Amino acid sequence: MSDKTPYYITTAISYPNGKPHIGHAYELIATDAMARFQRLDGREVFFLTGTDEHGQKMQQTARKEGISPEELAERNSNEFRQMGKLLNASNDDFIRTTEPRHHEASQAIWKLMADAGDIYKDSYAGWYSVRDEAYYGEDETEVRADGVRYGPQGTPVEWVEESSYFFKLSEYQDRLLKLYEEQPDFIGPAERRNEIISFVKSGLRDLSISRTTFDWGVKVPNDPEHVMYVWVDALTNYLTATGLLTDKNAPRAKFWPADAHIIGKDIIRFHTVYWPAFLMSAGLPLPKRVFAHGFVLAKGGEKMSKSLGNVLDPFELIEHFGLDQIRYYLMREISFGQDGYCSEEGIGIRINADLANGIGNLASRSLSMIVKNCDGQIPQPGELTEEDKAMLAAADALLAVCREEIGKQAIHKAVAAIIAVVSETDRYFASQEPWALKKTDLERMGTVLYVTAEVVRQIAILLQPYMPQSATKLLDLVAAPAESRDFAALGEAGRLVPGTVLEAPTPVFPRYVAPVAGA
RNA sequence: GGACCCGUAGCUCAAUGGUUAGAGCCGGCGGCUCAUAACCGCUUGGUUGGGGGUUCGAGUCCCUCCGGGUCUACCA
Repeated sequence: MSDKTPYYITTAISYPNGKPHIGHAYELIATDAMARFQRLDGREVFFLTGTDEHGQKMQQTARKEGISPEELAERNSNEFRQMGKLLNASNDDFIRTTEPRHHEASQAIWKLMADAGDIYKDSYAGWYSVRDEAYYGEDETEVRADGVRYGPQGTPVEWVEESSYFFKLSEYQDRLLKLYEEQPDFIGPAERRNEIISFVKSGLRDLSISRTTFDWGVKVPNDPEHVMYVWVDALTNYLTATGLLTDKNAPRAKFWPADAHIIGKDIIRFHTVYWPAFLMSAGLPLPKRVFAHGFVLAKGGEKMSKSLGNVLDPFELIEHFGLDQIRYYLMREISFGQDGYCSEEGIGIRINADLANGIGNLASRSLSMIVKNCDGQIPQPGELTEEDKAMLAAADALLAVCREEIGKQAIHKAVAAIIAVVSETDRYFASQEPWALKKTDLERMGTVLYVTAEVVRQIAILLQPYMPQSATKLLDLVAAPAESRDFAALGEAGRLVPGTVLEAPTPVFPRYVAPVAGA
């Protein structure tokens, strides 16, 4: 059944210390696909992405480049924003943590946590390396023969005590464990949940949540010497964008709590331990689900790195293969929630098999027969055979399957289910041999072509979340009315109307031919 | 160093502890001609990373080794 409640989905906000890479693109595409799915399914969606611009590292990088942190943040944040446009991301807002609305919201949640008695001031002490600008645990350091204590990077460290605010994370251990137990879907995929549970069970320490060693951050209320620990500020972005913290009646306040935070597996702890604890402290509802995707690795399972020379740049891939092809590949090839491999070879193979030879060719072979043999109009189907009915039933059943899979963030499974129907339709088409019926039974031929075109229509509607532009072209080919392209038009409700005029189809997914080496 | 995850066909992935470990792609053979050299049918391919153990029975559970990855709380 279709669910009409508001739907709020987020990506993690990106740290714009460098340029966007394929991991950022992957997360944004996946989240975009899920947001588009819910919109097409009739829900009011709020889809948020943005940049996390504070922290010592940004300040350092800016200094190195001889510019202000503001300039660095502005410049790099724009690169992420442009990447979103290039990827055709449908985010409804793009948040920057340097914006005034975010400073206000972060201070508001800080006050709520302070009012709850969960924030106290103490001092943090540890071995500090000036050169590394980092604290190290005693066990990470060693006193060498020269009598000087060194850190793990081989730089000298000194004992430093810094005043800091702390959050009473230790008091939330039981409540967090109860959360994981009572809301088993809070953390996905399930393997991650076990990791987090064992981590929390091992004991939680209070968390230092302010810094005085740099000032590029959100100021702590009533104590401007301190800036907030970047994660306090970063996580709050999800609330900032709803406006809830500063105005309970804000137009987007209804979207909280978020339905899904989509993040990388490297930051799951922050989202499934700190974030719910902060929200509990502030007396706010918790997000319904945090889902951690895997990493996009190079062929062979190696991490992409400049030194290995195996880095794939999303901008170049899109230039080379096309946007929807890359969107499709990443959503289909990689099991969402696990690490996956990405290679140019794999992209070429996959898009030819599924897109050019699959859905593209299916549309082409069926629609061109209609144009050539049915006066360019969608034919009137005759009585349906069992085969026809089974074919339509397979297409009609897809929405339920996709809802089920997307509901679990199993994007690859939803896509695979759609493509499986493409294959089934090819088999149906081949077995019915409409080209032979052309000479023997025109009405029967028309019925077969009608059924096939109708399946193409439904597949095109269902592919929209993953390949918005290409799916639109497919829907144009079958002359689907502009107002009947959402999921409500799937199944019996939106069947193709006989007599509708079709244009001669043009290829939507060209075959990919690899450039000749050395050419 | 510690904790955790992963390793199944050339590639991407499946297999509540239960027949002979499956599917798609790639490759090979045949068919067809509506279609984008596409499509359909058949088909090659496996010591489930190595070794040991528990069990009537292990891809699955345990130990160990190898390889890859994540976290390790103050880089974000």
